[in-house]
Amino acid sequence: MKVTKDQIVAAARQLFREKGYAGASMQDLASLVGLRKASLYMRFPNKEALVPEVLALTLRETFPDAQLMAGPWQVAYEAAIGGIAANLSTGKRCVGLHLAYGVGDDTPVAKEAVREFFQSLRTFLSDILTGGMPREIADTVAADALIRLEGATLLIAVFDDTETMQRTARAVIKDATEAARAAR
Amino acid sequence: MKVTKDQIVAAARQLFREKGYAGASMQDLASLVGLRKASLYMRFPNKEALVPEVLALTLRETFPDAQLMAGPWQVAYEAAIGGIAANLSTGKRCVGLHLAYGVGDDTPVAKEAVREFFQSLRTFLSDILTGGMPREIADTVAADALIRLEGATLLIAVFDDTETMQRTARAVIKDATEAARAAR
DNA sequence: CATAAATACTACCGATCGGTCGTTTGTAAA
DNA sequence: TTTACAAACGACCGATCGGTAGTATTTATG
Repeated sequence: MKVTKDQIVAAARQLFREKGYAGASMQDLASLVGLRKASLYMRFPNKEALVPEVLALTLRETFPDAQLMAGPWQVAYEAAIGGIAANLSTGKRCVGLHLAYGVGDDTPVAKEAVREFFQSLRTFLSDILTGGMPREIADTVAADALIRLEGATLLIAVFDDTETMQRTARAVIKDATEAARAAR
Repeated sequence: MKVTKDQIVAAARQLFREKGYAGASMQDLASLVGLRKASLYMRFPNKEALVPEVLALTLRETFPDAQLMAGPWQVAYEAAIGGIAANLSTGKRCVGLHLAYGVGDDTPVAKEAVREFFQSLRTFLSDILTGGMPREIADTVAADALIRLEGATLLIAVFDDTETMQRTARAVIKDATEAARAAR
């Protein structure tokens, strides 16, 4: 087993990120990992099965240690936002967003995986924020942070503008501290 | 000529919005407008040529009258943001964002059209904001507004959450007024 | 080294992709 | 009614799509 499953999933993520679900072909993936197309079906029953794996890997990488939530919420939140922003900046796009836009009702497994992915992101951020504000406010602050970071990938994709992502990361952190102060 | 060019472009926009550039086929488009695939090539030289037309139509629809910029900038800005938010809410997704993520270097005409589309949106918003703040600040406020509205489409696509879009529209308008007050 | 199980391979399937061909049809001017 | 032109058509092209069948090759185990 020269090529590991994680290598294939990581390559699939790159393709989904750059070309979307429909635009990325199994042949592309095979070439990228140095295998033949048929060999991919040893590890994955079909193309759609790649999506949950890709998103699970991304989630795992984005939050390397959930231990961070032990400390003060401000530190945890700053680390979480920074992690997401860094991930989006290095990848230049968000796989989740590309898949969210790209998968339809004909791929229900993929669609559900996308839901779970963003639901996880939301609740992860919201859980941190509850350390400094009531749940209801935390939910909206988390959602706002998420969509701003995701939206910032647009300017990276179109104008190669990475500055806005950094500014956005700082802005959402500031918003959180202000929301906490207002809720106190 | 029973089917007008604008009808085809509008149908193409719907397909690009829902399925992306790679996911939307000329056969889909033909079926949607009630023509045969070959007939589409009477009006458009190839698939890529649809992209500039789609984005131009969207831009035209988003800002029906540039006359709005004549009045006070707050009114114009609120109308502009409201127009964008309404457009994104009814379409459930942003064609521009889907295309920005979807088109690659193999379709340079489409890629350039996407650039121009978002550049137009940016400068349009920024131009309005210069009525109440210096250009430099207006640019960042406009960019921030744009990415927040675009990012809000994610929650519509994934969770069918239209509430966040409305909240975001109000938030970016408030941000603009505060930026103007701070710059005064 | 022999053997059995993974793993990767070649070759192929029907379907669909973007796009082109020559032909038929609708329509408006003469 | 004839003529002429654009619009729509059916049929087809090579390429690629996701996926499968059967075979060769590697790898771990005895």
